[in-house]
Amino acid sequence: MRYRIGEVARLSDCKVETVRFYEQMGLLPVPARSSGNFRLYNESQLGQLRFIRHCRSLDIPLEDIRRLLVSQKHPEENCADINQLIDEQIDRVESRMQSLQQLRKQLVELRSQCSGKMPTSSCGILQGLSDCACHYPAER
Amino acid sequence: MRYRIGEVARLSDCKVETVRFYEQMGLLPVPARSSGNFRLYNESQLGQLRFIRHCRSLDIPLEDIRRLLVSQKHPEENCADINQLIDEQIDRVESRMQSLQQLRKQLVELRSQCSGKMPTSSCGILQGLSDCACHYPAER
DNA sequence: CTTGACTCTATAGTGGCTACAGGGATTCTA
DNA sequence: TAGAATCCCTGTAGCCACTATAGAGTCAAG
Repeated sequence: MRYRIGEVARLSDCKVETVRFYEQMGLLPVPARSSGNFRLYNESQLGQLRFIRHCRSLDIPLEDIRRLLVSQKHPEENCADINQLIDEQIDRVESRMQSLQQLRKQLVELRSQCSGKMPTSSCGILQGLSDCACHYPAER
Repeated sequence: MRYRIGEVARLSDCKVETVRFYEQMGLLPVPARSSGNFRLYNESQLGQLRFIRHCRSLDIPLEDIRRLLVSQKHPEENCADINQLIDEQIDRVESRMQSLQQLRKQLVELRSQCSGKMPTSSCGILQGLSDCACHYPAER
């Protein structure tokens, strides 16, 4: 069974352009071509594309996906690297969560400075944003 | 008092290239020039740059910052738009927090599938990533 | 007079796609 | 069998907010 690009895109929940992009990035093998020069994919290539999409849904960067694909091709090797890669991804996600937490706090604090019914000249939000005291505490 | 670009960059905690970039984006007024063609900034321009950096530290997009700068130039107008802009930013941050929460859960679940001491052929993580069951529940 | 720190412009790269433009292939309908 | 609709092709440029580089010029200190 062979699929054309639109079909693999649909079956792996991404756009046609994205499939071509992955090929260009070397994440997908160069596919066979039909007589009319259309890309033709088999089950294994569809599987690989789905693997990539699954990784991307976990926000794993393309470089890391590349490493995972290499690991997959070496079944006898130890999988410690894979575990480490996922641990690092979890760390990245947690650290982003922390910054967002902090960010939210600052934004809510800023928001509380104004009721929204002022002329901009006395808007607490604009004043808060102009004030460098909270952003650069060392400066005054 | 006039500052050269390196100084305003230092005083507003960003890189020299970033200052030039903001100028190019029209977020900073075109500065005066010295006889040797160096950019020269005054206090007010430094203030505006700090305002921008403060907004960026809250992850407010440049387009929104542009709107805030315009509002600042119209002190008599009502500040409802500014409040709405911040509310939208809070919404964006909260929705990103939620996706990260979800992401973390999935990654931790995936991580639990392997001890890290297997050959890659039986690594639970690789198997989990190859499995489309969790990512495309509708498909089987 | 040279060194070194600073600045200038212009251009390209980052990540992960997305969106054209301008054509060819295939398939469906009349 | 003609024409239309839908797919597909390559190549290039755009998105965001910078960052980095090349190759040159400016300026103050020693």
